[in-house]
Amino acid sequence: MEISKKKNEILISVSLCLFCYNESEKKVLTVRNKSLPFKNALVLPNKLLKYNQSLDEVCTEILTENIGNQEVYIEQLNAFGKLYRNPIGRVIDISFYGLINLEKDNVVLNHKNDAKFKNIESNLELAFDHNEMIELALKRIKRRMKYRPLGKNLLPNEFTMNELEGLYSSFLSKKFDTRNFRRRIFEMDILREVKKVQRNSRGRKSILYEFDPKKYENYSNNGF
Amino acid sequence: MEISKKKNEILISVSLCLFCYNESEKKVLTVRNKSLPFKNALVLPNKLLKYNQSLDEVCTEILTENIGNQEVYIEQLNAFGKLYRNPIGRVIDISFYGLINLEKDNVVLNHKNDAKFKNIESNLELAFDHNEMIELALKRIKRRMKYRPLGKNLLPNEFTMNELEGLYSSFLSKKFDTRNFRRRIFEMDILREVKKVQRNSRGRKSILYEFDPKKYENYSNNGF
DNA sequence: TTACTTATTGTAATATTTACACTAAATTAG
DNA sequence: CTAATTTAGTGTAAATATTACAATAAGTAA
Repeated sequence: MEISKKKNEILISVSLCLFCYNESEKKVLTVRNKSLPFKNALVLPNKLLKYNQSLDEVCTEILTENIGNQEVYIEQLNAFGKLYRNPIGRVIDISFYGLINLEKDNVVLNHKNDAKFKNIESNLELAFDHNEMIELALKRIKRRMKYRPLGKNLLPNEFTMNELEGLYSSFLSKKFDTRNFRRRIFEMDILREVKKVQRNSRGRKSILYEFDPKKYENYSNNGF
Repeated sequence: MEISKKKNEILISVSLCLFCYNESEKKVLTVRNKSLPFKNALVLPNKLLKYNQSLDEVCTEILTENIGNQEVYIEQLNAFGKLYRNPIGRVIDISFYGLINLEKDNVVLNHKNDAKFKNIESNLELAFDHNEMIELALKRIKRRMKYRPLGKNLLPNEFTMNELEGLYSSFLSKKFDTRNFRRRIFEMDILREVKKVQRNSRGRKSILYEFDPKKYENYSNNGF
């Protein structure tokens, strides 16, 4: 991020909290910051907004640049505008969050930016106010999950009920009763059995499900 | 709002959806736009952000300028950044919403700006994307009401149960069953009887309540 | 004192949420 | 090949929350 030398020009940056759920852990995309301030610090991927660019377009750029795919579910999070959040100039950040699945979405991490998905629990320390952003994004997701379905963007196309439960459990930081969880999901009627079964190294085979796109969409737009 | 002549400078404006609840109606503060574009059109109060100004500070300015009081409950709403939302220059708007009570908060409307609270239902037509802002703000408030208490900012310090029900009814666009409504409110235990009774021209006297500040605060921060 | 207005109150039916533990189906080690 | 182990899958009863519903209390005005 290059801070303009024009005096008294407020700049706008866009930052992205991109989450995935992988190996039963929730992770967020971080990159190595390439310019001042906080050069080389760990940060959320971000870019300055250009004059002729919409907010969505910057998001697309950020995505393309860091994971090689721009077709990602994102939502606006918040504007962060504290006076000295960027110590060498006035930069208002408009943050977004996104949800992604590493395989389904063909993620190719940009090694030049040191782009990596990092476990969120593991005392992640980011520069700027980027920790705040993650915290707020997780809160939002948590709240959203209570009245809209979640999973389509984070899980592979086909998944087991246990995987879905694990995802909910992880993002809501709460253990579910398996039977009650399944009942609730089934009652929504958003899953279709893919009929095939899968094995998980050993133990009983599990049923693979996929989301019914129309029903999922409907709940996603209108809530439960 | 003066659009800078410096080419390619993105400007930031802050707009405020300030709501009140008066005469059993929800209303929003509008002003007459003083500069291009949309000169003289009806708009939400708004200002350009200055280099050394925090977002909160612009909000304070907007409030002071239009209602003569800055001590108002506000929340950030959204960043509106469509390319041509302002036809004569690139302006990103960071919008806020606020809730106020006309008497309690000593509102003095600035006549120079033609500041007025207008009924929301009455086909209000605002310039820019300001109608969108109001719509989004009302949606947010509606959602928030479901897990946080509402009323302290909109009602006078002392109010009847009917007034509280009317407020909820108005903002949630839904009639309540009086008995169920009262039960739910009492179960939260956020009201204190002010003991005094009031008359409403005729009919039985009603009990005046006030919010228990600590309990209200607690629910307001942590939800039900 | 009667007619009218407004505020207040309780109970039963229904729906939702929670708590709780065993059986089924597969693998692996002896 | 059989017993032990692992993982997936399933039902019911109790508790709680939500909804539906109408009469009484307390005041005013004629």
